[in-house]
Amino acid sequence: MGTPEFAVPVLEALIAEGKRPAAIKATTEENSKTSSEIEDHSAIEHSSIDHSAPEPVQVVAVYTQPDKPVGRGLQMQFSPIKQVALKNHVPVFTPEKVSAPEHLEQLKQWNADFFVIVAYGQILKLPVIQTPRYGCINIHSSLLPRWRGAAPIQWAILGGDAETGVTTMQIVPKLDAGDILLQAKTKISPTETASSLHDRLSQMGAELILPTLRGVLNQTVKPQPQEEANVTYAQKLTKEMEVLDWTVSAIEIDRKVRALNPWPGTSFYWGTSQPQKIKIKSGQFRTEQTSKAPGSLFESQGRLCVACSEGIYEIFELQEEGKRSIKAQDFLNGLKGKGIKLS
RNA sequence: CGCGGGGUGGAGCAGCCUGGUAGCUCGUUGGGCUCAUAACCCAAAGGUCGUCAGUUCAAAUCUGGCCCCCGCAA
Repeated sequence: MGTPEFAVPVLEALIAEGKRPAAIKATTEENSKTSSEIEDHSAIEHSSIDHSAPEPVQVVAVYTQPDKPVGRGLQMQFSPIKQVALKNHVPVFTPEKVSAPEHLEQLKQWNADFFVIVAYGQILKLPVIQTPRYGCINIHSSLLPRWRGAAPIQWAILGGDAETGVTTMQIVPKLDAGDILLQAKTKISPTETASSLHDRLSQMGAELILPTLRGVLNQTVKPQPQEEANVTYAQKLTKEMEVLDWTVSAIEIDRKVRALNPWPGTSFYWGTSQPQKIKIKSGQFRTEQTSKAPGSLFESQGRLCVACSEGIYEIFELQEEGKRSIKAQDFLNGLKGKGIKLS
């Protein structure tokens, strides 16, 4: 996913844990994905196994995607994970392909107990997966086996799921197919957006990582194979999905607006001579019916509405290209000012 | 030097090309109508037209610099 921000809470949680006074010889390495892959090297020497107190955790290194030009002006920018790592003085590595043979030796040198991978943006090959003593742990933002793949948060909303969550699992060569370690659930509210859900799941993932690592070490967490029969895939989102097709129900439109927020967003073209793209920032579906053709923009009691094949969709906030986001009421005022009437 | 749109009373916009009275839809305030109202009618207040400089008899409008906001793209 393009949101390395997702991995930040996890890295911060691991680093914070490492600062607790207890520890001594541990090393954790974190490795992030475009962000983060975290290798947790909580060094347990065999002798210390019996200590009931949590083993120290130390992040020994962070791997993240190479710096890329971003934003207006295409300025080079560090990934969020790299910024956090630098701030905490953790060594950062940004290989183009971490699975390339030349990096393997270095990965082994960390002598890590775990590699923790969170939305790294690179697929790990077997030799890398086998490097850490206790394996590679991944945090996936859905309740596996549902929504394996690149955009699980968005697809949970698109699919109309009542709940979703985060899953920690062991990494295997096949994408998101490893054994499940721990899961945490959360409900998806009717007004949930991918943005709000992303932030919540990110936090939940951070809370789940330490119990997972300790559980594996203590063998109190047993890996559970995924039920293949229930597997679904969350296809990567594309910007082509942004343009709305109004010949579906208002409920589906509503899900799409919430799921594709903030990226790629949802929009439609409107205007007589020169149609311009209008992005819908928020709205809500209404069950009332209308005889207007799907896609018709109209005003009803001061509300900005669009007819769908079933029901109507009311727009609360929208944004025209090159302009800032405005409320539907302001948009209507502007139209009246220009003498434009909506049928 | 990646491409592009924009900054006009409190909000959203028009006006700019073809310089010459500050406009529209709302909001606000006061009054009227009404059993009543977010509805309707009347009236009023409120703007250094982002900023600095230039051209001009005259600049929101033309020219150049700067600041800020946003879309694309990543």
